[in-house]
Amino acid sequence: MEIRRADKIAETLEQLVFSGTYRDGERLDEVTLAEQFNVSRTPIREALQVLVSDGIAEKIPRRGVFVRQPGPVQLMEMFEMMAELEAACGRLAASRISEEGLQQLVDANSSCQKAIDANDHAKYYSENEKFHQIIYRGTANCYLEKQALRLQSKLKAYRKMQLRFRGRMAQSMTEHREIVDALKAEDAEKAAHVLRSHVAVQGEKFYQLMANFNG
Amino acid sequence: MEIRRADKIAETLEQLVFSGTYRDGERLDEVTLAEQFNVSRTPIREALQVLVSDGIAEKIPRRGVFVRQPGPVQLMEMFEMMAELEAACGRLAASRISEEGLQQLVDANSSCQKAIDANDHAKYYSENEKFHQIIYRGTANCYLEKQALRLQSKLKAYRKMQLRFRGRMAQSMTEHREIVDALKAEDAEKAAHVLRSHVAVQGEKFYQLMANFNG
DNA sequence: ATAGATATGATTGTATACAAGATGTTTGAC
DNA sequence: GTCAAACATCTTGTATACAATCATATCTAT
Repeated sequence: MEIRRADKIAETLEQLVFSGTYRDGERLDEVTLAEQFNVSRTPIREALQVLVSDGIAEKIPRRGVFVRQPGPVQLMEMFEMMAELEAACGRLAASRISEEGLQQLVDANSSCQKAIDANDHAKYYSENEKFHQIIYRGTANCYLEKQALRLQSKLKAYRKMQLRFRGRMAQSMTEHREIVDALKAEDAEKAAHVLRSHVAVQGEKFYQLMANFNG
Repeated sequence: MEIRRADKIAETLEQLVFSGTYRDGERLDEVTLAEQFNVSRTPIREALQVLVSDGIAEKIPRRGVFVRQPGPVQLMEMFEMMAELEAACGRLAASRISEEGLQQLVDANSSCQKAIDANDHAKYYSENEKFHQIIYRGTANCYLEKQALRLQSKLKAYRKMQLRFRGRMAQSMTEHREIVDALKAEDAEKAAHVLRSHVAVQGEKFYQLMANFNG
């Protein structure tokens, strides 16, 4: 028998929400879930509380917990915050990132380019994430790094969409190189600026997608 | 009988941790707390989970939950992140804040000045908070606003310390006026820059306090 | 005497039972 | 026929009981 069923259930539920199995506004019934997972209500309640604290669901006292997926407006806001967070990371990393970190960035970029050449989208996604995570780490600020990782993770699913735009990946690579150059030159302002627009573009592309859906 | 005992307990426990009743590393025993609050272990466990998700405590499976107050390093990191967050807010608010918002900033500054003249520290603290919160609101980005409010709240207790520095309040007022001027001029870069250093100074002052304690 | 193993006690995790509030339906009055 | 109030039912919140795991102490063997 496994330990900490509640944690595993929370993880599973999060994936179910992200994969769209549970729609926005849907109520997560304790007894139903308990039956589905073959456990009592206790671990289910603990798992639901995790979802609530992660902002994936909302708990209304004496009413239950309801799925709360971000709408278009909230997503745009999150992308904007991500852009500012990344800019801050770039600014701080410019004067703090190690030689080793810079080398890791160059390596990650090479992997990105290889993924593009091989048309391996999955590989590109993961290497692109790694690239940004190296910059977070380069801030030498664990708290900031943690927050950046959290938001990056939340936006993961939506960031994938905008990369389908024609020529976006190639453009993205050019920006990556600019970022590395700015960091190498310890140019904090430029690193912040390039990173901000690099991420802000994702939000704009996403907005275009949403607009096209509706129009 | 009140509803949602667990939530009230969580609130009380948070205050107890902040007030120093529970020291860093201390274990929060479920049965002891249950006796103290005259409830069963169930609401205590829910309350502890809230503390954990708020980063006030840490849960080690099968071991218990332990108080985790931020150390000097983590606090410096949080101040640094706050500085960057405020800078981002200033940048965005510069082009988005309404006339009404600008007027509220001016009013809040007047109240701050009055509090200084009356030597009313408590009043100054609250009006100073209000000043920054107006800027958060001015970003027209609810997500960013929420994050800024969260961090501001977390640093509240520690921010009070540095205002005792000689002349800090007067200097702070000058900076506030600079910030308002930059926002009025819709100068995003300047607003960001002034806000960043305005908050960063708090971190530095705090560091000086810590250093003096140890030396 | 010390190191390792085992047993015992304590503590967390889970299940079940009970209490209290919320929702929805039915019944009655106007 | 409609509105309101009371009742029935369902769901959440809390208490208690049980199971599983971890820490500590004791006992044995080298």
